[in-house]
Amino acid sequence: MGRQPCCDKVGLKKGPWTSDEDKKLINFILTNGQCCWRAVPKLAGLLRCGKSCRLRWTNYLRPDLKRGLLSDYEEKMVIDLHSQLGNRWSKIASHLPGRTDNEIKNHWNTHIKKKLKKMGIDPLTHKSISPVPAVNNDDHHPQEEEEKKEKEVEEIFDQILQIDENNNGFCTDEVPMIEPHEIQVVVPAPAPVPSYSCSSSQSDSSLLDNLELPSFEWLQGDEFLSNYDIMDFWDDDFTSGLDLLINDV
DNA sequence: AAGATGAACAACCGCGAGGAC
DNA sequence: TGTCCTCGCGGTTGTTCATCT
Repeated sequence: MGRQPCCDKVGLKKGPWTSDEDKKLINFILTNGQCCWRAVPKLAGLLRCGKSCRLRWTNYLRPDLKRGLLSDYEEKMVIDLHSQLGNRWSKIASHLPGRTDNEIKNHWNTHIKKKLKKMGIDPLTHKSISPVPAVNNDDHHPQEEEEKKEKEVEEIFDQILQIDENNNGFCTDEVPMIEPHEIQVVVPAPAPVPSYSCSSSQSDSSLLDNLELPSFEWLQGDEFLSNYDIMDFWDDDFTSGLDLLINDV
């Protein structure tokens, strides 16, 4: 027996979401919370598959999403985390509040990859691409070389940030960024809440703990609704639209 | 001004993991 | 224990917009 499709595709809409569809989805989730995604489209009156709804919500409609390009700090975090975790975008994203795995993945593919290549770094291995001079086997000290390379890469990361600061090359300042003090991460009551922090493997979590990265948590149900008005990640147009929507609810 | 090209990002697809039965 | 279902992840594609010729 083959795998069943995630949804019955007959009659389902694909492609870009309309504002009306967005409203329906937001309306439903604000009212009912995040439940079984498969049932969401039916209950919300959407001609989409549940998967599409989940993606739209997590990647675009979530109230705590940041907008705009990644800041220098975020970019460096992505590079650092990628060097440790590889293409595990969701894990990387879990340490960048307000950023989605999709957003980070896109940013990596369109910005960071190019930037690293330009700097002579292999984006896959985070090692220098520049040809390594022939080494006499007798004098070969792999560990030292490894450390040396890591140091080089670290220096190059700093150079990248320097370039950005000098506005010479790729610039993340062209779009107004949300400053750290503007970010409101609502911390729920002490009750245990599912956390987005990394928990996949021992090595991963201990490694990330060492980085002392901020973790990020979601509100649930009523807590989520009651805190909606203090989240200021959305732009004015969208939040004003949302106000109308909430009033409707 | 119009078409070509490339960049950026939203959305889709297929697969695997994990839980329920 | 095996099967089915749901969810989430990562890779890929499609669409839109900006820039260039």
